[in-house]
Amino acid sequence: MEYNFREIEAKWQKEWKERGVYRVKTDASRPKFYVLDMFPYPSGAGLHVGHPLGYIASDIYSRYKRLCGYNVLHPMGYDAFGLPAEQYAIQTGQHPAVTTEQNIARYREQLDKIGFSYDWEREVRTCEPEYYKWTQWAFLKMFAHYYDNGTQKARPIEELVAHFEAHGTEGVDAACTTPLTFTAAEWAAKSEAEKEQTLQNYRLAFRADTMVNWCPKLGTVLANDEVKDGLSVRGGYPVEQKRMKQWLLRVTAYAQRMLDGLDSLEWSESLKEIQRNWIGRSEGAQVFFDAEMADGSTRKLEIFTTRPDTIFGVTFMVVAPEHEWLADMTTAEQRAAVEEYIEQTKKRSERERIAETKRVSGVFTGSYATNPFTGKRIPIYASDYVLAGYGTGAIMAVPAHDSRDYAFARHFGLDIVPVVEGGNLEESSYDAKEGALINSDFLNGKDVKVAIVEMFAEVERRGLGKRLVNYRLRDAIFSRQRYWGEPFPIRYDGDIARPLAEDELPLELPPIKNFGPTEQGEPPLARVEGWEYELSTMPGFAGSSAYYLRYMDPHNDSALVSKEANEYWRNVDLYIGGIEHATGHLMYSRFWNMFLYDLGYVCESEPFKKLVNQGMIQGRSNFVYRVVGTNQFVSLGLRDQYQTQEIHVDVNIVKNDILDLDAFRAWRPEFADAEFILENGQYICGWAVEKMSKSMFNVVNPDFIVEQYGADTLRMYEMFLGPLEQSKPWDTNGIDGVHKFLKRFWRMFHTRTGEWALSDEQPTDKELKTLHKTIKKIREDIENFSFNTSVAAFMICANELGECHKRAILEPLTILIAPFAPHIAEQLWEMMGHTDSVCDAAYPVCNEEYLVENSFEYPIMINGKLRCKQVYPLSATPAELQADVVTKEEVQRWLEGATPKKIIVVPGKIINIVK
RNA sequence: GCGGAUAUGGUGUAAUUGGUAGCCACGUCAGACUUAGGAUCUGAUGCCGAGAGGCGUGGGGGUUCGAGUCCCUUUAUCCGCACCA
Repeated sequence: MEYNFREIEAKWQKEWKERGVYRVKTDASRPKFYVLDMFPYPSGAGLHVGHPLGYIASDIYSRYKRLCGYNVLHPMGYDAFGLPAEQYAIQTGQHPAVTTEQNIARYREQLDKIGFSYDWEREVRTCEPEYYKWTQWAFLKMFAHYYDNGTQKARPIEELVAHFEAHGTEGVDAACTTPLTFTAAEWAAKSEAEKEQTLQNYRLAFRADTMVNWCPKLGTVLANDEVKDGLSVRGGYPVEQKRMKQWLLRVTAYAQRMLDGLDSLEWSESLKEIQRNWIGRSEGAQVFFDAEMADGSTRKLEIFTTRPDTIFGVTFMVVAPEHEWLADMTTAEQRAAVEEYIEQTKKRSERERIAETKRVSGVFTGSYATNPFTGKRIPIYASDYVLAGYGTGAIMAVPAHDSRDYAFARHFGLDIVPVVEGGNLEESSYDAKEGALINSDFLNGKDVKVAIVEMFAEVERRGLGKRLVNYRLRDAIFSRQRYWGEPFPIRYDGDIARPLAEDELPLELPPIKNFGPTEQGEPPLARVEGWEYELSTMPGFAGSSAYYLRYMDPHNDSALVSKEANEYWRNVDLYIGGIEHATGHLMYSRFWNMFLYDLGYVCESEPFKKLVNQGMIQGRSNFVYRVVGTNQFVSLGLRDQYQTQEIHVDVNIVKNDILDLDAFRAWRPEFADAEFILENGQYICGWAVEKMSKSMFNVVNPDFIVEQYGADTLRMYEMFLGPLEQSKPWDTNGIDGVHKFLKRFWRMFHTRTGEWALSDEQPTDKELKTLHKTIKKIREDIENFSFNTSVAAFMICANELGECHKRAILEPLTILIAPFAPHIAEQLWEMMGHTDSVCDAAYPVCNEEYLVENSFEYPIMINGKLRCKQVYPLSATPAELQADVVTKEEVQRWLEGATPKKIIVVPGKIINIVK
């Protein structure tokens, strides 16, 4: 019988579904293992061959773990709220729910063809009310809690209220937007609205008037991770800074815990580094400088610095153009200039500002501050090189030791006073954190590192400020002026936000017909008659922040996840997905999970123990070369002889870079009468690596590969392509090799004439050695996620075994290959007479006995060069062991000792004995 | 500018972690079988050289009996952060 993959795969996909082979239940008798893929956003384009890469890897791993005796949770679902469906709706009037449903159906169909072992009964969709009820629920919990810095934990807001009632802000150490001070009496005197306003300063989900990233084209605000280089990540539209009242999540409260937690995670160093960078912890000091205002009064201007040791070198100060006190600091003479500067910086988009970072600009306010250590009067400038959003929006400038301050001082002719020895101040500042202090009174002669520590103490002693840790991380803007997202369970009483009660959830998204913003620029929900709730909806990351918890207990309507389910499945053991979520989803879900952990709803503080980032699959485009002005196409090798135009050609009508001429003529009407200039009777196409996209005609659909070669071939080939974590272009050339292997594997169970042939004959030592070597290798490779070498190991194994029809070899081999090629394995398993699924077999274990060598390989060094690695029997005499390279006595000695595995010798001496 | 990663045949890659570089495939070449096929099988295939031999892991230097692997330096590519005080 031929290897009929179409029949086999259809049969088993149906069988698995009917038998419910992949259904998972909590089972205290077995250890759990949770393998998760980042669930997809079901886009209209469907899956291309790059999407399943990570899914295949996780499927192999979960099947492997299951065969090893674990109870494996391996679910899948859809991140179904999102911008593309909504934009499509605005253009076509098609309701996002409808297109999303269609896209999901298409995704499911594609996924099913690849033979994944998902437990589909646990599927979640973020856009369904039963699911987003729990997104809203978590939001309400965040609204009802604040973060206590002392205990590093979220606490009910009522406790804070009680504290305010008794003691005011005295003794409060809570994460907040701006530090407040009031007494119990002052609290009591506040109106209800004022009290609520005050509490918003502490709630973990809160409303605030802040600078936000506003994208006019998308008509919505965006979080920091949704903006890159001043453009929206989705769509690439310009983003501007705007002051708006928005919902935010106080993720900054968890900055330190998120930073510390990284150490305990098995994530790649580069990914951890991206998160550390994003959190951006820096240790420094808060210092207050006396600053004169234009009206003659003096205020304490607060700055943040990581280099307090350089205070003696401070010769001016700079505030951001958005600084609160700028107007008060501006003197009458400077008013016009300052206002013009503010106007000028406002006009520049974020993008221009980034592009012009090298250009120095700024303006003198007319006011002065006093350097608390030198006592000198120093001018205060405003410049947009100081960011309003970081630190306090004001800096002390040390031109001698900060390159930006240096450029600024040079431009405006300000003093440059060196306080650390080193560098050449004629050319540039000396920024290094090493050297001896000079011009710095009591710090003179001390090293920078020592001086920093002493200065901290001195600043605190003089009451000028204190040590402080600053984070780059910003609170996450949580509202979007869009329709297709979770509604906020909030109604308004005047300006007071009133949370819905838990039993009012879910607050369902009402159906609408027009998805654009209203004429007044309000979000689409403003069109809904009688909608008394918040008009914005939640952002994409809301629904994806806790989905891994929901899979544990997906149909529970009384809790996000039951305690029992959570305590059994705990957290994700292996998470596979793209690196693009490093600062978005992977930050938010850690925050979300830590919050739920504080409240006792989940038992692990980190959601994802081990994380593997699969590489991106790029496209491999093919080109044809049209001779200019004709409809003649010249093959790659001959195109230099003509003037040609390069044209993308659909990669699906090209095989191994050879163009299918008839398919090309049929591809588009203008090529119907194309003529070809061939080389060796073939038309060879050019190629290039580009992004996989429709416009490049390089999208390869997995369905197409499955149809031609089968799912098992696709699975193994995707793994064979190269290391999982590496980005690589998809190249269908080469898939034949894997397909051939599977056909060969099939033939190992059959005679040459195609009869089923399985013998009970005893395997030879050599065959056993091959088998156990392969078992060992495959197990190691799977554990190391080195799936490309494991596919190679199967091929080597097949090459070595040749026509081996022995059950004792082939049966374990079938289980061994089952995670990679489950359909063929299942079919052969059945043909071998088993009635159970190969998914429930026990994964073979390597018996090292079969690997023990009865001879050893001795690398021998001759004349300083490793010449050969010969195999000698253990019984070899020293004379036989090339006595000329080592002394006979030495050889004798190591043969008498413990049996060596490897002996490395150079003329006259043994340099290493591996035992 | 700072941080991280990568660099090996015509191509994708491998290398017991410091021990014969190029496993396994693709491609190419040759052959077998075949009423010719994009099927199957066998062999060859890093480069130079007729050969013996020489040269080879981006470049240069170093440590070592021995380096793709370790150290220094340099180049290129990719990624992350970026007036972060």
